[in-house]
Amino acid sequence: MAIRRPLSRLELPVDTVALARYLIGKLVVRELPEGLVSGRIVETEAYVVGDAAGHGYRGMTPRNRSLFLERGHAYVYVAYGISNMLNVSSDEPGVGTGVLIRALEPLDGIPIMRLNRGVEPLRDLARGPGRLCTALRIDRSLDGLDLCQEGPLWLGRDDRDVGDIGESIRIGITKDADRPLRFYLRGSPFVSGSRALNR
DNA sequence: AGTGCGATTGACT
DNA sequence: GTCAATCGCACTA
Repeated sequence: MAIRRPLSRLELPVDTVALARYLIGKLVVRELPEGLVSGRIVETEAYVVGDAAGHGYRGMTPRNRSLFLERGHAYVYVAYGISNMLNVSSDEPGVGTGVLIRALEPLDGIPIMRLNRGVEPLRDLARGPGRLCTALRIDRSLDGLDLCQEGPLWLGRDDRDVGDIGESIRIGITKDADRPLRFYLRGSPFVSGSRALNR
């Protein structure tokens, strides 16, 4: 069962890799006019200091400025002109690092997610960073939002035990591609990525 | 003002 | 498994 209060910023680890692990098993909660939609985070990636694959690597720009907010804020951007991506900023103000949320296990509002996605299978509703944003109707209008506060989008807690967390290289990047900065709930059918990465 | 990308997805062999 | 669509934005000049 979900606990209806956002995570406190104070409990978020002040380290990008630690936060990426910490967020596995937590909830992304979206409040829509039709109702509440939520999912349990089953896959994340860390984009750390000095990481050539990170959007903050070359400093602040109009697009990535939310990445430089204090940890626990949303950085939403559009990839490939098509897919929205949800990140959680992960450090002190002025440091451009974050955690990409890559997949959710659908919990609340599953019929709404099906409508938003236009597909039926539960497994396909939020498996992938772009798909989860479609399912939860997350776009750039939510960029910069504080995720540790009640509102249209926030991070919550689930009372189930978190299972075994696996790690692998990150998906879809070319720079700094060999670092083990992807984390996933081992055995979850809601995780994206190939069989080889999810072993 | 022009150019060249992608932290992806869905369709197709 | 392969592959192209698609466009915001960073970068160069």
